[in-house]
Amino acid sequence: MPLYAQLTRAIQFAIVTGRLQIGEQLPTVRQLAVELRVNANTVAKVYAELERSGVLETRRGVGTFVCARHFEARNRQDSQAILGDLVDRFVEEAGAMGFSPDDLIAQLQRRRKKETKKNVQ
Amino acid sequence: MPLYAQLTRAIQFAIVTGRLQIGEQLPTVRQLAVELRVNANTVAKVYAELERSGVLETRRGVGTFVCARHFEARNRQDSQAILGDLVDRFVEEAGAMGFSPDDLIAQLQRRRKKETKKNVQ
DNA sequence: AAACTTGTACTATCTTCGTAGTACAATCTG
DNA sequence: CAGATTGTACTACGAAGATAGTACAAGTTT
Repeated sequence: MPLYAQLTRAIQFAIVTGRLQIGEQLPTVRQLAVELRVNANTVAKVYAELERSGVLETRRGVGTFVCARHFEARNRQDSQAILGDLVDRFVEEAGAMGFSPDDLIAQLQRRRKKETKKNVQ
Repeated sequence: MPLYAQLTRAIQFAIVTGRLQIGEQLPTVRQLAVELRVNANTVAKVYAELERSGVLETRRGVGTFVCARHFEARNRQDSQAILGDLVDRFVEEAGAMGFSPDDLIAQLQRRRKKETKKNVQ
C-alpha cells in the first residue's frame, strides 16, 4: 500500500478513535515528512486531500488542524448516502465471491459477539 | 478499472447469478477478445487467473469451462475464513470513514428490507 | 500425419502512479 | 518591513501495471 494511502488512513483512524482531538494541530508538513522519512510533498498531498474531504483545515503560516466539524457537519442525509454507497460496494464485491448480503450480516454479528465477549472479560 | 478486472468480475458475477451454468463452455479466448475489442492475452490472463482460483477449468484444444465444483468444493472452513477476512477489511475501511460495524449491519438490513419489498411487488 | 483449434509464453510499448527535488507563495511574528 | 514558518505548484524521475503483437505448444479432428 502506497505511503500516502497509509498516512491518510492513519490520520482518519486517529481522528475517529479520538487520538487526534477536534481542533488539535497536526505536525507540520516538514516535521512529519522528516519523522516518516518521506518527502514533504507526500504529506502535503495527504493533508490537502483530507482538507478537500473536510477532515482537516489548513491555515498558511500557522499549521494544519483537525476540522472542528466534519463528522458532525456530515448531516444525517449525507451520512446515509455515504454509508449506502459503501455498503453497496461491499455487497457487490462479496457477491462476486459468492457471498450474499445475509452472509455479511451473519459474519458481522459473529464479530460483534466476539468483541463484546472480549470486552467483558 | 482495468479491463482484466472488469472481465474477471463480470465472469464471477455471471457464475454466481447462474447466468453461466456449471460445466458450461465460455467463449474462446480469441472470440471474446474480438467481441470485447481487446487483446487475446487479456482474456487469457483472466481465464488463467480464474482457473488458479478454481473457478474455471481449461482444456487445450477444447475450450474453457465453468468448473464443476468451486463454491461447492470450498468447504465450510474455507468459506468462513474467506468471509471473515473480507468482512474484516470492510470493517476497517468503514471505520476509517467513521462508521461502526453496527452501522454496516443496520444498512445491510435496510437494504434487505428494500429488496424483499421489491420482490413482493 | 496434416490441418485446425485451443490456450500460453515471451516481449515490447505505452501509460499511469507514486515519490522526490526544487522553487515559490502566503501568513505570522518580532 | 525582515525574517521565519507554514503550506503549495511544478517538474522530473523511477517503477510498476496494463495491454498488445508475435510466435509457440498442446490437444482435437479428419
